[in-house]
Amino acid sequence: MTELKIQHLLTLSYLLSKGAKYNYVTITTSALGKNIHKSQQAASKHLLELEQNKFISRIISGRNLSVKITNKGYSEIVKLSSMLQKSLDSYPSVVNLQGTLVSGMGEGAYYMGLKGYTKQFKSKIGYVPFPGTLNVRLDKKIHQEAMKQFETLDGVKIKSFSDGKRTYGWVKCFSAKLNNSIKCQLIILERTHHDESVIELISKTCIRKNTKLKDGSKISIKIEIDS
Amino acid sequence: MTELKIQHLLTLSYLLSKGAKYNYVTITTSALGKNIHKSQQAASKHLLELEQNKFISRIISGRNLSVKITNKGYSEIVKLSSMLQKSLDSYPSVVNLQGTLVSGMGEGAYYMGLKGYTKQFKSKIGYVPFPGTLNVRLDKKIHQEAMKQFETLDGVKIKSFSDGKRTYGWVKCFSAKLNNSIKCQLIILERTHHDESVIELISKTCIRKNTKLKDGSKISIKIEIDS
DNA sequence: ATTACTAGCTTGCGAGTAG
DNA sequence: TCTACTCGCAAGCTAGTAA
Repeated sequence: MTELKIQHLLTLSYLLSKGAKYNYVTITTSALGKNIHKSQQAASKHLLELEQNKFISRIISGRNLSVKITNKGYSEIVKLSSMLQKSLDSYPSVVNLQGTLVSGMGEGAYYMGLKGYTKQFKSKIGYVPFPGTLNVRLDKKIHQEAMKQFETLDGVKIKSFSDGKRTYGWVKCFSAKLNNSIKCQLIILERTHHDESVIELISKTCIRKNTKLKDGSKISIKIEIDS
Repeated sequence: MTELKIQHLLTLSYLLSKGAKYNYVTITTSALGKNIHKSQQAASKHLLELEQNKFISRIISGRNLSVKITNKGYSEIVKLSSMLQKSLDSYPSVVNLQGTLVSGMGEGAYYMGLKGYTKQFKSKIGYVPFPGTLNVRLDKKIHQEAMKQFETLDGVKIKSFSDGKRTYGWVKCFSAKLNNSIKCQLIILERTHHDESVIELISKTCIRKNTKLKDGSKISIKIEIDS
C-alpha cells in the first residue's frame, strides 16, 4: 500500500474544502494549481497520482474534470492531521536545565529581603522567599541558550519600586522544580549582575540547609511554561 | 521570506514532540531519519535547511547535535496544522444532486402506503409520507456515481417486515431538500426496481401538486450527511 | 559511534504544446 | 478554453565516505 505523498496534502485539503468528501466536485487543474502554489501541470499530475493510488477518484466528461475523495484518501488526511494536532497539543511545555551549584556574592539575600519585594512575593507567588538566592551555573551551551527565551516569556511579574534613594528593577518569576522535588522559582532580574550562564533560584526555605547540596553539586531544574 | 517546505513538516512535528519548542533537544540524524522514514543523510539535510531558513536553531558540540524550534518555525507548524484542521472541521457535508423529474410506475404509491412502512415512518422520520414517490433521473455521471456512497452510509433505517405472504425489504432514509426549499427524504431500497440513475424521494405532501414540477423539470437535491 | 560532504539516481516541477 | 503529454532542469533522496 503506497503512502500518501506529503506534497499531495495541500491538494487533498483543497478538494476537501470544496466538498469532495461527498461529491464529485468539478474543478480545473489551473485553479487547483493556483491554490496550491504550483503550476497547472503539477496540479494535473497530483490528481493523476492521487487517483493511481486510490486517494481520489476522477470522472472526466468532455472538458470537465470532477473529483471525489475516497475513504482511503480521507482517512489519510485525518491521520496526518491528527498526528500533527497531537504533537501540537501535547508537546512538553517544560524547560529542562542542568548546572552546577555555585556561590553568589550575598547580594541576593539583601535584595530578596527588601520589603518592596517581599510584599509582592507574598501575594504573587504565595510565600516570602528565604532571603538569599541559589545560584546555578549552566555548564552546557544548550542550557545557556535555552535561557534566552525567558526574555520574551511572561512569568509572574514583580514590579520595580523605589525607596526614595534608588529604584529596584522588576523581577520575573517562573515556577520551577529543583532535582525533581524542591519547589522553587527561577527569577529573571531586570538588571542582571552576573554573566548569563548563571541563573538564580528562590524558595520558601533555605535549600542549602535542607538538602546536602553544596557548591559543585550537579543540579537539574524543570521550569513549567504556561502559555 | 522563504516558506516552510511541506516535506519538512514531519521533521518539525517530530522535534516538537521531543520538546524542542522550549529546549535544545539533543538528537541524532539517524534517529530522526528513521522517524520520518528517510535516510540519515536526508534528515541531516532537513535540519540544515530548516536552520538556514530560521525555522530551527542548531547547536553542535562535539558529536552532539541539539536543536530547538524557533518562534517562526513553531508558527509555521501551527499555521499548517490549523489550515488542515479547518478543512477537516468545516468541509461541506452535503451531497448535491441534479436530475430530471420522471414518472415512476405507480408502485411507489403501493409500497409507501403499507402499514408495515407507515408506522415506522411516523416514528422514525416524524411523518407519514404521501403515498407515492417522486422519481428523479440523474443525468450526469458525477451524480450517478455520487449515489453509490449511500450504500455504505447509514441514514434512518426502516426495517423490513412480512405480511405473511411475502417480505418487504428495508428502506434507508436521508433528509433532503428539493430545489433548496422542500423538505423530503431520499430513500434507498433494499430491492431496487429501476436502474441506478433514478432516485426516489418521499415527502409529507404531494410535491407534484404543491409545486409546478412535472416530468422533465430540472431538479436539485441536497442531502445532509450527519456522520 | 557521530555529521555532512560528494556523486548519482529519482522525483517533482514548469514550459511548451497537442488534442 | 480544457487536460495532460514530452522535455529539460531543479530538488530530494540514498549510498558511499571523510572527518
